Amino acid sequence: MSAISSLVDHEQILDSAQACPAESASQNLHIKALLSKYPALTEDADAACWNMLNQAKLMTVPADTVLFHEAMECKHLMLIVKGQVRVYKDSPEGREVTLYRVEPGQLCVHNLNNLVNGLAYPIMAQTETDMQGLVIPRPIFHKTLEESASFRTYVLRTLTERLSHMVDLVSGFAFDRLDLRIACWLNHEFEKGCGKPIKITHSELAQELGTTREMVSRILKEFEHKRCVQLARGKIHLQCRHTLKLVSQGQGKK
Amino acid sequence: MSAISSLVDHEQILDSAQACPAESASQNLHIKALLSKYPALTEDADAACWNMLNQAKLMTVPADTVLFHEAMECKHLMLIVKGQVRVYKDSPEGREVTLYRVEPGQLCVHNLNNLVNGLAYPIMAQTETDMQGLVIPRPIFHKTLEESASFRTYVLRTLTERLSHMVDLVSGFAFDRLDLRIACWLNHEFEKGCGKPIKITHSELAQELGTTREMVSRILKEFEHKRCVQLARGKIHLQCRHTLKLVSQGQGKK
DNA sequence: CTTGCTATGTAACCTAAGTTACAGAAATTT
DNA sequence: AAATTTCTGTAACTTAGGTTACATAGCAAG
Repeated sequence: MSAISSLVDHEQILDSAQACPAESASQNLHIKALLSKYPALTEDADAACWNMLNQAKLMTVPADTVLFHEAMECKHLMLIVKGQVRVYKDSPEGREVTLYRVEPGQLCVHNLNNLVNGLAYPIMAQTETDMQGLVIPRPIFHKTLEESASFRTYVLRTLTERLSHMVDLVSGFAFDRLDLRIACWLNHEFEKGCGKPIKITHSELAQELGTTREMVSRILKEFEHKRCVQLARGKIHLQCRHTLKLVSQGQGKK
Repeated sequence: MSAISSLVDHEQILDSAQACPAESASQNLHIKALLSKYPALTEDADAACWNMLNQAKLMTVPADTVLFHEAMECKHLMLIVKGQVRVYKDSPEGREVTLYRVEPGQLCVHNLNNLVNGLAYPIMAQTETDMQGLVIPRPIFHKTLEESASFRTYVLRTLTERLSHMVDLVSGFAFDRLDLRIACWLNHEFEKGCGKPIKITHSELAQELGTTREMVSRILKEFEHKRCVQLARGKIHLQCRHTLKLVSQGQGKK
């Protein structure tokens, strides 16, 4: 079991949040700074959208907090300003798969699902780092959806993008061998971090991809033998980008 | 390979469609009849939504027509009136998984993705039966999204529902054994058809679930031995609902 | 009735993935 | 420094799923 602190009640979080009351237009600058990672949202934002953002409350959540879980209803939409949230599904046998990560510039679409359809969905979300987010109460969310074209576009885009991402996940599970999936994941991470070593343990990577620690250890060792990566405790170093790419494309199958 | 007729160009389809020009308010009745399976769309439809529906063209597509495919852009939204469309993903090795089916009352969310984000997504869609649909050109779709609250709600709902469905798919692949997935699928189909025999071949069922014909044959035979079902050429008969349910819940594992 | 096509059955085999069960290394705490 | 916890490595084994390779059955057209 990974380190999980206590489940936090949303209301409590809100009460203890550093409230930013809705105020003048100069407020926009402050909010805009917070949302610097949300160009898709703020760049063409109309008045209704700014109105919503100005009513949002900034809140801080420590790392490893469970934000919502199986069958929990959410009362707010959250725009993440700093930090990241992992959204995952767990199995009765104690395994996990990461569905996606919510980072600054994105919103949790299952949170959305909840707000739009009113039904809770058995899925988990947990902060991986200390997190700051802007909390938008449900009624304001709905009102803004009515009034703001720019917010609507943003929401629709996000939803459809996640959907495409989900299809990729499905097709990975259905068609790709585990070593390919791991190689792709590594590739992607190294790309994102410009080749910086990835900080992750084997069992975390297993939870990421819905498999077991032993499988990950085994396959990573293979990769090390092929000289794509170099392993260290809690870290994976990139050795040869090219070889890794080949492996992730199914070349050099064995 | 299943029977696939030729790929049809959308423009051509439209030209040969039985056009229903936008007209008076009496037209509403006609459209409403066509959309009887879309209560979520028509019940609370506002004027802007009706306006869109009245501009839609009714079109007919024969069975086994490829509606869109890898990297094809779509220029219209389609509301299905009669028949069904299978949306699936295929692998380089020639396997397939069904992602979902679009039936009357629903719309193809990948079609949506395309319309909203403007980018094509590598996915396939094909009519399984003769189909009738209302075609809404892209500009009208966007305009209505702006103007009609009821249409927006409908679109958002559909999207988030599909998303939940995708999570179920992922979690099935990640955690459930093939026999469970088959049992669940059968269960669901029998439920839908009130116990009527399911018309499907083993290799179609394999394409449904992203596996191979031999696996399906093997597992269905097991089920027959357990007396949940009875097999016939191209058909699966329900024998004991209770036993099937047990199997689909992972009871009677072996 | 024969030919041919499609669907199913099945055995033998192979391979990917998961499991069990440790051992030992690296970090962290006491 | 010793003790403890957290990671990693790995071998042996099991099982699920996929593959190959046929055999046979049902159906349909000529």
